[in-house]
Amino acid sequence: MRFVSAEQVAQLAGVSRSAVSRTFTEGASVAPATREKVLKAAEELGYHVNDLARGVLANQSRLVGVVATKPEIGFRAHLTAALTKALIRRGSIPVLINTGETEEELLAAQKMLIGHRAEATVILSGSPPESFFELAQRNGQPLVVIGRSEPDADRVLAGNAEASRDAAEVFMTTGRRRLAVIGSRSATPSIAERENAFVAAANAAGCEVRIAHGRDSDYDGGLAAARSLFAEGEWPDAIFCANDLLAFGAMDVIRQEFSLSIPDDVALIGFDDVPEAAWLSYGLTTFRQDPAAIAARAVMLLDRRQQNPDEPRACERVIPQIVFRKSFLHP
Amino acid sequence: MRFVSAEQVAQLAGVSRSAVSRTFTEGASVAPATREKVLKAAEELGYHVNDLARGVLANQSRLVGVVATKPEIGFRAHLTAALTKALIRRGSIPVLINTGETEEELLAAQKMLIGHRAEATVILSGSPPESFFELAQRNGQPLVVIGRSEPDADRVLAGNAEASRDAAEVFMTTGRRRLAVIGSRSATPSIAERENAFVAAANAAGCEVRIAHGRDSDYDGGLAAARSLFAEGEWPDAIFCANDLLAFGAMDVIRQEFSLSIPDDVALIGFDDVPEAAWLSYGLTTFRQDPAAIAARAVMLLDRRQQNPDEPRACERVIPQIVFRKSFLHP
DNA sequence: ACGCGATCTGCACGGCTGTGCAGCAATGGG
DNA sequence: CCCATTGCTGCACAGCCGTGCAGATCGCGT
Repeated sequence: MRFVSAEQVAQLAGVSRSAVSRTFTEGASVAPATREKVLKAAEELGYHVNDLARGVLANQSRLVGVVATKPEIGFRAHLTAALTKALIRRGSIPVLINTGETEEELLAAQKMLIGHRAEATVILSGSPPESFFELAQRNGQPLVVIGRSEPDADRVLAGNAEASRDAAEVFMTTGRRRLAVIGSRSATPSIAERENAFVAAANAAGCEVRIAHGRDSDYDGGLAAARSLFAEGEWPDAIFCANDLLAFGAMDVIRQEFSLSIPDDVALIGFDDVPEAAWLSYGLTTFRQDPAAIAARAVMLLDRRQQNPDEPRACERVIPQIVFRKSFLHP
Repeated sequence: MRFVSAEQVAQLAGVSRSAVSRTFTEGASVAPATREKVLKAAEELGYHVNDLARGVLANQSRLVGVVATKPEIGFRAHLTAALTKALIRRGSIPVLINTGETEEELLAAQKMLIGHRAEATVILSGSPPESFFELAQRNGQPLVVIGRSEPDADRVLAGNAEASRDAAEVFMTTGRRRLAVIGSRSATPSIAERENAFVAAANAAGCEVRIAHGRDSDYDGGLAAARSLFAEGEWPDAIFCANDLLAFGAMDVIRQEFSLSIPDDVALIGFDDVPEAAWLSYGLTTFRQDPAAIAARAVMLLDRRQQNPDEPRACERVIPQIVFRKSFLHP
């Protein structure tokens, strides 16, 4: 037999199986002496409670799904790491659903989570189909969504609009008028929101904004978008990039392919403050998002939801702070 | 009742619970008509097999632990992502144990895995204490270790020594004689192996190697190591960096703080080929490791171990290929 | 029409745990 | 010294599933 059962521990300790069970159940009533005997026997045999059987009874396990596409890229990597760490610290078991592009894989993974009676699911990114939310709803799976406004779930949102407005404003106060924004064609809601808010704020102040899109919101996307911006028309003197990776691509094109100077010819502001933003080659001014803070909020929502399942949906906001570096000096 | 049980499905379909069970059990014998009825009823009620109960019987779940420290950094991020994706595709449930520095957290997480009857554990990095291996052994948990030579577990190893020898050789064939290597004081076995093999190969060819260490094997470590190399003594004309992040830090110091030219004054070779190595600002010559290939080997070892639990420990090798870029041109 | 084989179905059991309930010992107070 | 109360313990049951085994059904050949 590979695993030790409570029965065997009970036998060795000379008590009933119930006593063993109670020893390992929080808040159960066991005499200290009995508890001691049980713990000793358990230690000797290498016993661990069978969480599966425990879960069958409680109809719940401690699994928490973490759904993300491309969890190795940019800010998402840091968010994923922070979240899994926070979950482990909470005593949960983070299951990383690294969903490829296909919808079936995601659905299959979701079924596994439900089959294992996962406690909740946190969605970091990607655009799950409607059926995903429906299935979760139907099985009473609490959902926490980060970075998009899903009314049927608890959510953690960054102040994308506010920050993007600030970016437009700070560009204009320093006399930059030839504005541009870089986003992507496969934009997540966050990326799109940043782009739109920046354009809206600039327009409201009577300033046109050129718009360029990469295919994805990554370095290659930044390369392509910057090339299209500088290939024709009047060069912008200030660019807001919807995330840092796009900014890195843009900076490399601006400096290496068009031999322009940053920030003299062109100023840039990014978003996220991934560690690379502080690298000497970049020195990117950007809006800092703290992954640990976001993860903490998500876990807090989880806790709250578990305590009061019928409370109305909550929404936590985290406000990004601008960090000035060489790509756009403090005014 | 939040969850639907097989009993309810059986009732709706007008069959026994056994029939339901058999419908969802691979290889069980059910009449097509019955199966159809069951599937229809299950669909209507939104039934999913309770994997917990199933696991109790089989004494095994489909959880696979993935242990990593700092899974958001560098190559490890890509490896983690590739591994989780491969595991999901296999039908397993990847549990990301993002262990902080503390040993207790790791042990607690391991106990949870054992409590949930996880199928196996894959160790990506970090140096688990001896008790970790002991506990796994004792509970019959198959272990797959990536990137270190643990004799008590199946393992996937990169050809660190061979590649590092190649690096030394290719430097010397192009006439570079003032060699240096950058590693770190908190080196993983892989990092240390690369450093040692490089030094050994150069020494064997009668060439001295200056050695510099950062605190960690990351960008900041590269900065510090390069500063110490160039602050005094004769400047090296070729540096082998134990991973790409170290190389990026070194390149930035060399160019920005010492105004030297790469590769004219100093050539660099890195290790891993993370995407940043191809960025225009770096263009780092490096040894390519394919995270998907490594993940595939790990999963293969898992499969094999599950089929023949008593087979001797296996070791898979993946050979890194050098990719030439601007930091050291093809000879 | 009948017998036989094959296929499927239902029953009952086993796997491991948490917990209500009743009983037991111990303890303290009168 | 006796009784009430308290605090533990053990029994038995519930929770959901997979599967061996015996019985039922069905098809088919003669």
